Amino acid sequence: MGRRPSRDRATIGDVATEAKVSRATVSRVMNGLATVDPAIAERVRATAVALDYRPNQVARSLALGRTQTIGYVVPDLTNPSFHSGLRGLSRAAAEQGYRVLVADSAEHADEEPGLALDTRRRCDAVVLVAPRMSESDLARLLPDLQPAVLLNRVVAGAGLPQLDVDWASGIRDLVRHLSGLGHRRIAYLQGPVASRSNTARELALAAATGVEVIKIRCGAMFPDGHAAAGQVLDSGVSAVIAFNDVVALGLLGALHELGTDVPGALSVVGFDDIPFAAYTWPPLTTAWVPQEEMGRLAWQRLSALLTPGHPVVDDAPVLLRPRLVVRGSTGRAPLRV
Amino acid sequence: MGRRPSRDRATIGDVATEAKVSRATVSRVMNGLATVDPAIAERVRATAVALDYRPNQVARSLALGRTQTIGYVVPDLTNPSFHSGLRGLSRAAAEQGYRVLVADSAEHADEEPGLALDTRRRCDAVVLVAPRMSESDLARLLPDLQPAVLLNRVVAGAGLPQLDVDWASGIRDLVRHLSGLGHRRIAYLQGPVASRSNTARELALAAATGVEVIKIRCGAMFPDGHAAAGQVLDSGVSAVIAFNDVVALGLLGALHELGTDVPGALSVVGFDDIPFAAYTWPPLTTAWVPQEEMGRLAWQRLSALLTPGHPVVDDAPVLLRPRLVVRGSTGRAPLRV
DNA sequence: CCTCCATGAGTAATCGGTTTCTCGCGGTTT
DNA sequence: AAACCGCGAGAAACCGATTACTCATGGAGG
Repeated sequence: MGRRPSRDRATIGDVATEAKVSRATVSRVMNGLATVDPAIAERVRATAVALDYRPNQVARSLALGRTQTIGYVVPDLTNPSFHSGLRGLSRAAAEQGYRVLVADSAEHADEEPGLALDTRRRCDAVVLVAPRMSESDLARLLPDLQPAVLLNRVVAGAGLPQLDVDWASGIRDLVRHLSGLGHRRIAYLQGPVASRSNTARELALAAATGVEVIKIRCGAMFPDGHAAAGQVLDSGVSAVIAFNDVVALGLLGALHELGTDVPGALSVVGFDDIPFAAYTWPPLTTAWVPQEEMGRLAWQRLSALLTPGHPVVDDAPVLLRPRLVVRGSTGRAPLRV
Repeated sequence: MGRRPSRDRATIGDVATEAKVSRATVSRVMNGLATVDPAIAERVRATAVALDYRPNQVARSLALGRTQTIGYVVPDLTNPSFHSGLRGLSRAAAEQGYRVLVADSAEHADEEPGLALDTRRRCDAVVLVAPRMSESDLARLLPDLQPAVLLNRVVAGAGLPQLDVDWASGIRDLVRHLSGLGHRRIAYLQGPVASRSNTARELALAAATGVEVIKIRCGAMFPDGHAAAGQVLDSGVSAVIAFNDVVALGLLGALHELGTDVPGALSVVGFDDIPFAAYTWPPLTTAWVPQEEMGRLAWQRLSALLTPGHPVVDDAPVLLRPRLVVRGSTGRAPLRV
């Protein structure tokens, strides 16, 4: 038998007894079904107020078979690029009475499948952001996770909506911008090797013509960018494409300390356009990624999956195009020879 | 009658039938109760695996009277100072099998009570961050919200744990640092007027001796700080205390554009020590606030409230002391006259 | 005046678990 | 050999809602 968890809240039964009607009627009144005599409905409502009755959501969820909750699984909650997504998702979902349960895998990619499944069991659906999960884990996981939406990653034939950033397009824009400024040798600060989006960036860079790209192992966080400054300078490039804005800012900090002129001696670009990018010095040229929009779109897809006549799943990944944002951290390549 | 929401998952009844035992026994096995014959337990486990059975968390929550979920209610999920708190809370709670449901009021302080209550009904407890909610709304809300923890704010006699930052101490440290550098006239960029923590800062500033403080209406976001640059320069101060780091960074950006030398002509300090603060140029002197720690402590308090013999609530607010972090944005006051 | 039907409200099944209570069984203790 | 005890497992109540059925009531129509 279950025990009362906290102080005794009024249940639907209490209201029914007090108002001298059946629980069914109370339920009907609370849910606004019209088949109740106005006088009785009013009495029930008054009783509910008097007893400070609020329907138990858990019981409701069990009976209805839905929790009105969706999960958001990410590797690290403090990564700024996930915030906007969470905000977009949370606000869009809230408009239809859904809430978001967050799960942070603390960067342990191997625990992510279990975490995602556990999250899914408490929710009606899941938004999964797992840039570093292995292809095989992911393939095994996805069928058990549905309804779900995959974010920032594409898996062929997954049978679920996928929203990804068109990394290649963003990289092309950045390269075109830099090469237009006369840069011919460009360093690329690599993200985590297991990261899908890093792979996508590298592929796009490999396809770039007219510029030579020097890859430098780096990471995804401030200290990674900060630590890479020495290698960047040694490499003799005139411009740097950082894995993301956070890395770019870390690099900028180190370059300032070293007295390197940006963009005079070295141009720097990031990726994401996090809110801070516009307020650094120099302000960061970057590729804006519509993260909040992605959160909203993710909800839109989930919402469709959750409605009764769930239509055919559109397998085709949606690629959102970044937009080049030119600020002060890029300039003409310095003259050489 | 409830209907099956998605594809038919195995229930405890299916497992029981298949393994030829009662549902009670399956439940005991799944929960590791030792009172089951090892052979039977093994058979049940095997059946569970074969049927890919996973206990329905909602049903479990209803029977147990607890959801293993706590709510986190904040005004704006994209505000960086809430991220670390969320992370600390989420990770600490996860260690004990609890999850976090986030609720973002989109800065609508008047809707926060309703939002908080709704969140509470789906959770076992709530962490409330509501810097701008009116005192009366808050007083009305809190009794219905318990168990709960109040973050970043103190209410006398609320009867629940309260964790707040010792804003005054942080401000004193910053003022002492600046006055030690010879600054006598200091501008303070005010936060949102309704914000409790802004009030606390202003009180501390009013009590400061040996320096003159010029208040300038500002806000809590980048653009606010950016827009305040003109007024700051006009005021003729030699140092600025910004409401928080975000405002300070906005200001720094504007000062760069205007060619003001920081810290040569003007020293700038922020508050919070968000991760970016160390990577701006110049790196920002600020008061570090242990947000992640606060998240962890909040969980610790909630955890205590949620355990059966919930001890007496310690009403006394816990004040966490910020720590001065001196970086490059502050320097000796320029000589005048 | 009687039948038919719409309306509104109550009864009870159900969602999928947990847990109390009860009982049968086998081994000890006198 | 009778009484007792402990252990393990099933039966059934319960958590707090929703809703398919059922049924009583009363007005309309024949």
